[in-house]
Amino acid sequence: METPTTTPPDDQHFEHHAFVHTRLSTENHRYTAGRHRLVNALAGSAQPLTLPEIVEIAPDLAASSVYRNLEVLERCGVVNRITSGSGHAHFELAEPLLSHHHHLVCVNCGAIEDVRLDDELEALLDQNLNLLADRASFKPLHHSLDLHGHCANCEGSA
Amino acid sequence: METPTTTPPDDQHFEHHAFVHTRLSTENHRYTAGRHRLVNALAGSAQPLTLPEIVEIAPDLAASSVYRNLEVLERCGVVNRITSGSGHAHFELAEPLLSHHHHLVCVNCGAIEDVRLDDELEALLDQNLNLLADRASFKPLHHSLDLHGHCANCEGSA
DNA sequence: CTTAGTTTTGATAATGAGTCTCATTCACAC
DNA sequence: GTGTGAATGAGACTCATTATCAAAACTAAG
Repeated sequence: METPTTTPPDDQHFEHHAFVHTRLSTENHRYTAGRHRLVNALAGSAQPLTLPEIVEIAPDLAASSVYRNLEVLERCGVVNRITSGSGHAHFELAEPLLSHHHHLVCVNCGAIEDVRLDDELEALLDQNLNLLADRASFKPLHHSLDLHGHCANCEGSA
Repeated sequence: METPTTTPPDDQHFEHHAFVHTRLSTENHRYTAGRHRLVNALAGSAQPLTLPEIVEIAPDLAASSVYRNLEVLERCGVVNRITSGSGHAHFELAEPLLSHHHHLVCVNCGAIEDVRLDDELEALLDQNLNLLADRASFKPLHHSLDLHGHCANCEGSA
């Protein structure tokens, strides 16, 4: 019997998996191999990924299953969906797994880059948003702050 | 009694129309009756509207034309598209016609409400975002700040 | 007023991202 | 092992949005 190999390519980002596992189990979902690989794909990318990109990275995943699992993971607070309006939605790991950040969204090619705001400003913003929400009896879950414009690549050919 | 609720059918929001007209003409587009009525529908609503809502308000407009004209108006900077991810997109007049604001987006029913941030905070935010954009050689057009959560209506039935 | 050249319209067809279905497979408890 | 319910995957299906295209409307001369 072979001994378990030292670094199975699957156990990258293992610090995430414990978290995902508990999040899933509290909703009576299983952390299957496919979901594991999906989380790895997202964790391994610097930018939010579209479905075709996910499937390219992990070709053994069926598109329909990926869509279904992204939905499950989104409901469990593990994944965020970013809808740029045209074309595919982008998916990334949610806040506890990825530190809070915002996006530069290219209106031309759809590319998305992550950026982080100053903590102080972020706190101020949150405070103000919570105030606004409260006035409207709105129960906030999270906010999304996206800057739309032309990325460095597309600026030349604008 | 000259009540504010009596509605001159077509020439409400007339202050908008001059602006829209110039925006359209500079791109060699005409400000037709249908586009006029579309702008009136958007201007007459407190919230961003979906396509079915627009057609309900202005039933004489053909859906295909409304879609096409929303696209034209969006390209001319007259209309903003808000994509909540599921179901229909929402449309509203863009910044010069509607003062800068943000959205409370209900993740359950999709309802969207407008909210405004403190001017000072908004200026600070803009300044910081421009800095971030500059660092990434990103040419910003506008930003969108949406608070996602449960609206007052849906909170009860959560 | 007519004509010629555009643009717009609207009914309908086409697209395509995302969801649903369902038979099969898998994971876990006993 | 066996049973129970969840997960999978291939494909069918939805439906919001776009594209098509012939007909209509507007515009600017002549």
